[in-house]
Amino acid sequence: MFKETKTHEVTTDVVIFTIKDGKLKVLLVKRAHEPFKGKWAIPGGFIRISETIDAAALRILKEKTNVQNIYLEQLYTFGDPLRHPTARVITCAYFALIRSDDIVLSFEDNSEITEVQWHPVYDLPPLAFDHKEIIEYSLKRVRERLEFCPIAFQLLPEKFTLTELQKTYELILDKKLDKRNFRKKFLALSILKELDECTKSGSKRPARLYSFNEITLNSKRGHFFS
Amino acid sequence: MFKETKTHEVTTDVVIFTIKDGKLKVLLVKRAHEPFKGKWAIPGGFIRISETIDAAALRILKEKTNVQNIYLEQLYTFGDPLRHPTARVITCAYFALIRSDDIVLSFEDNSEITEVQWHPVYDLPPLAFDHKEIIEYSLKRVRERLEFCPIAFQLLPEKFTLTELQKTYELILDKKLDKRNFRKKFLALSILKELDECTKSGSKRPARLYSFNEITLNSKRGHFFS
DNA sequence: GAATATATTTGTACAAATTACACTATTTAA
DNA sequence: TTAAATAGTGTAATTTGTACAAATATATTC
Repeated sequence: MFKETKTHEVTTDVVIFTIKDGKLKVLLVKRAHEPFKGKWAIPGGFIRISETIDAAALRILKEKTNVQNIYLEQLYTFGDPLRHPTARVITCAYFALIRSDDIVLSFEDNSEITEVQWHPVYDLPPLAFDHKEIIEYSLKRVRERLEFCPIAFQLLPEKFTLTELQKTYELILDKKLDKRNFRKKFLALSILKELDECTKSGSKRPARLYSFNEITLNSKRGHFFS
Repeated sequence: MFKETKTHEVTTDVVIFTIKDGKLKVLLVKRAHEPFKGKWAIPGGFIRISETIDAAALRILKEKTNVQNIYLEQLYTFGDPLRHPTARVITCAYFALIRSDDIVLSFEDNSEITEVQWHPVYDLPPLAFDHKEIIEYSLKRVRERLEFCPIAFQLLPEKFTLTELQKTYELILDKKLDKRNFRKKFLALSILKELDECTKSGSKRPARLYSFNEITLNSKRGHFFS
């Protein structure tokens, strides 16, 4: 298909998850050029020649969201020669979990992109390349992680209620959980720090606020939720 | 470090596990050239321009072992610019599990390699590049897989005893398991087919032979062993 | 062929984790 | 003060995991 003298291009694409408006969403960019001009895609870009792959993924993330210090994990490397219509592009995909509050989406005026937007992960527009497959694979991985690691905290504000925490799990797992069992299990893990504060009159009865206790986490193993 | 005009090279390296002489081993090749001339390394090679990454990994595997149709899974992509002393080489690592009986190790006389050999994974020689890290990461992944998937069967002959199955788990997890609990758990999973045969006079009491029942597997979920 | 050595096979009691399930408490708004 | 909405709580049944010891079948040896 390609001449053997042609070289691979290597990119990284980052599936960025957040919870916004009560929905699990991913960040998509609208492509300014062919191929797939006008189609939505996961943000991505070429890996620079002296840059680690992790650094490239972080750079992509920062360009679009201005956030750093967030949960970022290498997902899988997609390299079907047919995934790009005109070149051999191998992409090392990552996923990230971020809090979307106080984030201003942006893109440099490099005319690669005409729009940046959050899209509900369960209701995606048609996507460029194999990006639908990459998002589906990410979601699967996030669910796997959720069972073992407290990554849900990456999506929540510093102080949160148990109901908010449960909602986060329900959105990612896409199923209802039992309130009493959820609370019992989390409190038994003792990775939550009960604060002296409550939500100020959101509506109805105020809820206790908790924060994530990183200290006890390291000694914890085993399942979170399935 | 590198000029931006320089291009990435993309390889795949395959960590091939087997059980041999009662030990968990990995396949290593001795490098014929610099860098790391004379050092042991994981078998690997460049991904061809019109080849999927999976196909490249399979090709590497077949070149060295002549086996096909085995368990092969993408592990992780290692891309530190410093991992190769003279070039920017991104490698997409895989791991494979194979039965080592009736396998003849081989290498084409391309003078890239001077030897191919199985090495105990818990007693490795000094390795080229970041290959030690890659093997450690593989082992971690195999252990994770072992908890959920019946991949141990990939290392066993078609017919095996429960003791052999347990030994396989113990070698990979590097710890002793309780015999009665191991059997109870596996038999409860009903992914084993009890055969009418026994081991013919290995020594002492003959053991019942079992085979792996693929049919019931698909309906199974959850933990295997931890 | 009897005794011995070696590996196979089997069950039970206890602890821990998971699941199912319904009512009371506190606040705001009418 | 009443109604509506969300927060918060406990127990019993089931399942799963863990710890642990004796009997059985064959080969070898005396």
